Amino acid sequence: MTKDTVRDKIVDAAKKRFSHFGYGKTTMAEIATDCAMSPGNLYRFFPGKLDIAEAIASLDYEDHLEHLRKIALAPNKTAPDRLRDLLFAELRRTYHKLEKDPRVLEMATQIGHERPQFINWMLANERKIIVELMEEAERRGEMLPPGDKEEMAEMIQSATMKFRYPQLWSKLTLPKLERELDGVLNLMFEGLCPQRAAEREQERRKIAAHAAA
Amino acid sequence: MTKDTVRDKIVDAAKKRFSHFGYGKTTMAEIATDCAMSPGNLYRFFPGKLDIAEAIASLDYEDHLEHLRKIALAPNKTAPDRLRDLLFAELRRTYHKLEKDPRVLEMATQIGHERPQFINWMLANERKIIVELMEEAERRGEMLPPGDKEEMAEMIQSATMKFRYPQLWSKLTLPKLERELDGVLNLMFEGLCPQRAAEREQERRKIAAHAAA
DNA sequence: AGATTGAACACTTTATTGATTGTTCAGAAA
DNA sequence: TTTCTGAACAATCAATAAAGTGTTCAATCT
Repeated sequence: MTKDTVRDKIVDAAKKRFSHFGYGKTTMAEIATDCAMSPGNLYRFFPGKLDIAEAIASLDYEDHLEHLRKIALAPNKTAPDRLRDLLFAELRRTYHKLEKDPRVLEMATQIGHERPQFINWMLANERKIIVELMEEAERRGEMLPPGDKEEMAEMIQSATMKFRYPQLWSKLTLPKLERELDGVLNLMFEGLCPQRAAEREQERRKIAAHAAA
Repeated sequence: MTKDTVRDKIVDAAKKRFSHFGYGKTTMAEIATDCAMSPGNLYRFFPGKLDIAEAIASLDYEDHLEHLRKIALAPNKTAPDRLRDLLFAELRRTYHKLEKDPRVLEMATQIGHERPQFINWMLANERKIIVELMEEAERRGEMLPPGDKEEMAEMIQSATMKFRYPQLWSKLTLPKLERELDGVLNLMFEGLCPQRAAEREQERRKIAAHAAA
């Protein structure tokens, strides 16, 4: 049996235990027994228990990333719509994942606390997708604000922090969070830009006048 | 001695103890002794220990609010500049307050955890100031985006959440936080609005052409 | 009467103990 | 040699007891 398949076996056994009994209540000895090996041998494949959890999270996250990438590059949608869909997808995923299963939340907080670099890695990945989204928009000839795309992605993340791990920061329900995210996105797209707002206002009046006539 | 001056005396004694030994290490008996009264008597003036802490925080916060209001209504500044100053002032104040004194942080987290409504009250106050800022801008004839001002203030708060109690959410240094807040504000003012961005781009080229000639 | 006390109570925090468990590594097995 | 084991170790966790504290209220004082 190759080294990678052993790793997979360990990850698989751990995933079952973690999701059934929780991270804290699962012992290395149990994982080892499930794989028909000694506890010591686990350490030839993983530096420690938390690294197994990280591997599990990583695998799950890769799927999520692929999903996000599809949203970011969706055809027949404008860049703002795609960014909207992207951020909403992230909010909903994390909300539901943490909502329905306290054991997932346990693992998430554990990793987030002891491995902040893992969180950074996830954020960096999502930033890359936002950059790809913008580059795709450029390729399609959509109008884009000038400036460094990487930095712009960083700022978008900053402004939407509250919606990334919602239940760690507030106890708002999903509908309220969605309403707020929508509002923040409107701000970013057109909110505090008086010139643009004035144009919209003019347009609105024109439409109103036309309707009255 | 009137009831209010007794309250003040209690708050004063508690403030000294809290800032010197910390909230947790101060007992009601000690505060009572400092005021030359029995522990039980404290409860004729405050419902509980945490309410004394809240009174202290409240007093300090009123000063802060007044400061913010001055910034929000500063003459000779455009609305965007005033909003910028406002949010930067908030970031710097909380950062420094929590940075220099772990005992303040202890009290803050305590109140934040057991009295979420107090936090909401503070947020509502600051929102009111943002609304006042906008109304003042309108009065001065500045161009403003249409829409409900109260809601707009709420969204501005959402987008700048990360900068409100910085060290509870990240371990970024003040300069990094300032840079990020600046970036987020740019986003809100003109960032993801392609039309506006295009205008700026045109302007930039005009200037460049002029410089080349 | 109203204001104040301080002992009593319930609750939380801290200290201590013992059991559990992540991790290591000298040696056995292949 | 390389792979693996499992007893040993150190660190952590759970349970318990002990001490301390926020809060209450019948009794006391003014």
